[in-house]
Amino acid sequence: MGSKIKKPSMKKFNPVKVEEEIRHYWEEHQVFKKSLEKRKDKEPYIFLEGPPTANGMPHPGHVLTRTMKDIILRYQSMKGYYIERKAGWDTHGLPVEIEVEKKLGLHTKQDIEKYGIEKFNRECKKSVFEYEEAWVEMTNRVGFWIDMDNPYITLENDYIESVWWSLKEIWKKGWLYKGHKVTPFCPRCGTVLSFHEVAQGYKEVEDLSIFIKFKIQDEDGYFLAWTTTPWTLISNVALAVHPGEWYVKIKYDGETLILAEERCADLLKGKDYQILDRVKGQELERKKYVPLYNYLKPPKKCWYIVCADFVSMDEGTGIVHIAPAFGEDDYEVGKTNDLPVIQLVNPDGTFPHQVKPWSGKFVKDADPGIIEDLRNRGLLEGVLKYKHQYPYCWRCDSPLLYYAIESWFIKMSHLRDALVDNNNQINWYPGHLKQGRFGDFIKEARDWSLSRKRYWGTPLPIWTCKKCQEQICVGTVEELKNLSTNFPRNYDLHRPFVDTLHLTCPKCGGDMEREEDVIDAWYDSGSAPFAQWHYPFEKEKFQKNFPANFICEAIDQTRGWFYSLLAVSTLIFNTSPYRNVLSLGHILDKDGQKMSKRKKNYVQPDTIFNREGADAMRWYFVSANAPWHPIRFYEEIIKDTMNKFLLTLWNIYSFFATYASLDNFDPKKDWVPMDSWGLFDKWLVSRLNHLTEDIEDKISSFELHKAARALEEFVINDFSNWYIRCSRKRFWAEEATPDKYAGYSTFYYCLITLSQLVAPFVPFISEYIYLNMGETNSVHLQDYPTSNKTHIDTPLEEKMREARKIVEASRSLRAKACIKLRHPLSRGIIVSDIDLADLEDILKDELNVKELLFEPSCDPYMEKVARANYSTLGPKFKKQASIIAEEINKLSYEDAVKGKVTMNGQDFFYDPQDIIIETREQKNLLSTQSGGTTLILDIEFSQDLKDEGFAREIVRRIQEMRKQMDLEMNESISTMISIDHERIKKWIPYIKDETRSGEIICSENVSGDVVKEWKIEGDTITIGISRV
RNA sequence: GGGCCCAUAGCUUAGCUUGGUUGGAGCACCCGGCUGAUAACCGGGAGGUCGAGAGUUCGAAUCUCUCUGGGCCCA
Repeated sequence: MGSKIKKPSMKKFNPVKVEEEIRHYWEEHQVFKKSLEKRKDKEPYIFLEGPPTANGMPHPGHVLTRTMKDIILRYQSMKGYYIERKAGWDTHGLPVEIEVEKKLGLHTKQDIEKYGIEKFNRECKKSVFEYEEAWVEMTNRVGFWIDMDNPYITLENDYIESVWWSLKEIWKKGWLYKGHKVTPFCPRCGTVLSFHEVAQGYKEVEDLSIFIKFKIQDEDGYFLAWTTTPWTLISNVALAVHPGEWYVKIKYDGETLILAEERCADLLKGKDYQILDRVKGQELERKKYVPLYNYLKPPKKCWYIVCADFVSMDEGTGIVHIAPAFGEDDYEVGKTNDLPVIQLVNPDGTFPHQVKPWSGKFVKDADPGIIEDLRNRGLLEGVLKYKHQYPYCWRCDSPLLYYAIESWFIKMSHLRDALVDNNNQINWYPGHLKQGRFGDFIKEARDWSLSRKRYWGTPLPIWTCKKCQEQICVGTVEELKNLSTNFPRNYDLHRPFVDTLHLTCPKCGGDMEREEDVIDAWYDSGSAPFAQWHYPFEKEKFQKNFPANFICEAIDQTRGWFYSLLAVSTLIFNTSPYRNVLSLGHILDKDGQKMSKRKKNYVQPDTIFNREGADAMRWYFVSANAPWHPIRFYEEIIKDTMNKFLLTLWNIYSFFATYASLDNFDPKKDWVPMDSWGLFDKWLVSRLNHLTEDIEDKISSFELHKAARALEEFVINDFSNWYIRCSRKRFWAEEATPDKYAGYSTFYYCLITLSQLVAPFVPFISEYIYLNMGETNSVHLQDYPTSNKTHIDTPLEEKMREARKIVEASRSLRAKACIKLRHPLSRGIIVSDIDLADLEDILKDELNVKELLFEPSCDPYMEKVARANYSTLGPKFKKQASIIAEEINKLSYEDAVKGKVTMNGQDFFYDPQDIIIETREQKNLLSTQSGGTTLILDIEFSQDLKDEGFAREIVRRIQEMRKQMDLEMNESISTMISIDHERIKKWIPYIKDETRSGEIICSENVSGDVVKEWKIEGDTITIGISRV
């Protein structure tokens, strides 16, 4: 059975229609499914989808991520790998809760509990899928092939069970523990805030910072400390110094003070003080001081000097006041030194009754009073205004306080080496992240604060016995069933269900109660490698799909998902869960600013899909910039992309399809074998194979932009602007010449290959072209082309490059001499290091010359001329110099070198240096030189040449009129021209042939379907053409 | 405030690893040409303080430092 090249179904390229047709085709023919089946037994390329949260509309950034993933996956799939593309949804977490709170008008946790956790969580679940449809739609429109019918969903029982299993593994290793975390807390809302929320609320404010004197116990003198939060002094338990820095004891203003030497030099610059002693910070350790306040009897030993590396010499005194309840560093120091946690602040941010002077007062408002008190007691050394960033509640704008709050942790800090080792197995794109931002981060990994005092999340599966305090971590549903007395048939492993179970303590038989927390949603998504397959309850899928070859998300996931994945896999399997990670840049607006709805600089992906199309958007994303660089996005630039690349690609196809379908070219039956192809054909094939090689190289290092640019260069420059331009005439031939069919074969081969090459990048237009080339199977089911080295002919490519340069040079020469390209010249001469004889025909044609000579030297075409040298003639001949110079300039070269001019019978003699000798083309020649090649054009016109040029002017006008009439290419016309028959007599057959004119009548009275008056070379000529 | 990344023509960018003639392209603009594939193409023109400053060097877009602006992450 033969195949047929189909003519384009639309005259103009309509991307939206093309994409609609192709989406329909894919669906109808189940192409995605087939693409999976086809590779089923092949080596896998494991992809892990970073689950998006479906509780908001997709924005351009998501389109970018999906595009990049799709390009890689389509490419690897065409390369022969089997890729299971399981979609995923991230469904837990605070953002979901906040969204629902807004919707229900709930403001505090108390509101939620009043509303009912069950109802609230039901709303959360609903909310998560509210935008699913929009996401599915966007995913389809952008052409991302992913299995959204069988996604993993983090809220499903199976998923949660896998997560629980992994937590129990960690528990069994003893790495899950309860501790304190110093957490930003909004005293007004009565809730802790996530880092994400805190980050939104930083403001630059001016606070008072104070220098305080702590009396050294049993010794004369004071430790001088500095703080920006006087209210925390009430809960002070220690002072910290840097162990390695120098501290000085000084006499200043009649008092003995101890502070860091470096800080002292800075603070007391120009002041009068005396240094009494100098010691390393370490030596001060354990020295006791008298507390400023003692409203509470501390349960442990405190009020002494401790050492800490974080003590900075950039500000303050080098002695830092420590209140473990209110600072993360403070808390860590407290832990290391076994200090008590004194927490003299109520949850609402006021001082408790013990703190008599300020009882009931909001702590920050008490600052002036505390300062005043210290001043009265002579313990204040100074007050400074201090500008710094301080966090405020994004909801209610109250200043946040840091509280030590009970929390469950996973020990990560002792796994730092393992994290680093496992990171070394990963290829990062871009590479700097590996040892840079990410490497730095894991080197100093902190314990993972796992618990959240919230409602919508995977419940922490830890139960505590009310009677004997025994704690158990539940790892399976089965286990839970066995432990509980009231486990129902249907269940949902969320709150409040898990809280209502009655568990019996396996040790003492007492009642057990679940730790109230849910876990960090990052842990959910970090568990995706195994939880998506319900491992270890089902083993096979996971074992076949771990670790992933490839993951890809935006750069903000570096410390997000990229980290949580590595962390969880290091904890559970001690290996890296992915081998290659592509981190993408963000989308910015036209001015390089972040896109946000608030700024209204946000382009809806749908707008583009409905105008320029997904291919244009994809191509822009991939070709504009390296994937890891930020990329600007606005409609005009997508439009440019469409015009430049997609339209050209379309026109290549459209040109071929128009002619090939006219001739009923059948690539199976009419195929001309490659060895019989022409030089041009071989050149294009060579370029194509070079390109194929290049693409593979660039994609392997994720330099997708370079692969795309190489494709663009080939399509626009090589294929369209050169091959087609130079080959047009071959296809105009009416009869079925072998040359024409060689051309068709080349065209067919290259276009088929090209549509395969671009398929991963622009899946719609490539599919459209491929199918219209007579293929019956999707382009996405094909193998990706591989480069055939025997088809690469580098010398030929070099020749062609030179030829193109010559053609460009000739056009430049003609433009300078005002000779139209249409007008033939008698001869061109080429002097070149490269043998271009092979390309004579095309050069003759493009140069539009009757004769083309290849010469070894320019000399026969050049002449020497002598010019007067005014600067030496001037002094010699003074006033007469300019006349003499003029006379010299008139002389031929031969005469000029004789050194004599005669004027009015008088001889004037001059020296050789008085003339400047130059080389130039002989009369009627133009030349230009570049590299090792010189082009010379003979611009002398004979009458014959003029007539031919004129005939071509006529042809050109008739063609334009044909176009105007929208005639089919092979439609015949009859033509009338108001011209003397004699003038074009010789060229009538030519004009007839070129314009498909059955007859040409020369007459004064011109008529026709279209009649038009033209100005040609100063003559007014009327032309009329009619359909026959 | 800290860490990382980025900055080249109005726009999109090459060149930076390894310093070396006058920093290349494309889009848009102006002039001219070509055209029965093209919304295209070709020739010419205009358009650059290579973000700013300092340093290293005979020589810096390229190497170093500081600053400015943008982005991401963290506080």
